[in-house]
Amino acid sequence: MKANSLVILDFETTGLSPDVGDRAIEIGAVRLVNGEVTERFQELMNPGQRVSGFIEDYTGISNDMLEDADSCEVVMDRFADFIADDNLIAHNASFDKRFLDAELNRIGRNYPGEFSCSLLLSRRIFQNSYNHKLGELVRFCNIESDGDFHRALYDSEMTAKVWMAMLESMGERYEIYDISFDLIKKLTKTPKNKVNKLLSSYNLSSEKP
DNA sequence: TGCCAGGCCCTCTTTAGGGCCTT
Repeated sequence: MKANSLVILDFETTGLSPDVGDRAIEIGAVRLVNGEVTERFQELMNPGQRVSGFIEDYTGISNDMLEDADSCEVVMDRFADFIADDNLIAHNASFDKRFLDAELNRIGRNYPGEFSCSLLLSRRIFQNSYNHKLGELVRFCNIESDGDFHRALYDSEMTAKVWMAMLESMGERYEIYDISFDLIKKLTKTPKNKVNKLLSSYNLSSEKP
């Protein structure tokens, strides 16, 4: 696993759950290495079923656009190669993890990395945000945006920017500049009212640059 | 045909219910 290399991903899908037959229709992702985007991945995929009018409106992805796209199996095989052995991040990761696992399971592929969730982290680091939807966090962080949400690459790019803003905020507030994936995992399992104590104690026990 | 999830998190909690997030 490469040091400080993360894949931040986002799925557009036919619905909310692969358990009831929903499939992926688009995957977008960026690779962050030491805080910089070094690679991007975006592909539509044909789910083998028509998508609802709601999803066409919600994502802007039409049935016509999916007609000539490669199948989920073909696209997800390429995406598994892209992920390699990096750790993974998504906004509300439990959603994207379910689809990633379901689609990769169909083609007998897997990934060795671990997931972390920008939604769970934002609830702890940006406790003053009005809510923790991706769009609201982008506004909260004063991140430049053209508002084209609900497309996979765009949302993964925005999630990456919010992610970096959270790390910067932790650095500024607690003087923690070497934030490991393990610390993030621990943070996202810490009750909100104990985050300050955890980060303060971590700061005292860690070496500063 | 009709219907559709699930993990997190708070609280008027833990023998539960409902809002938040994701499409």
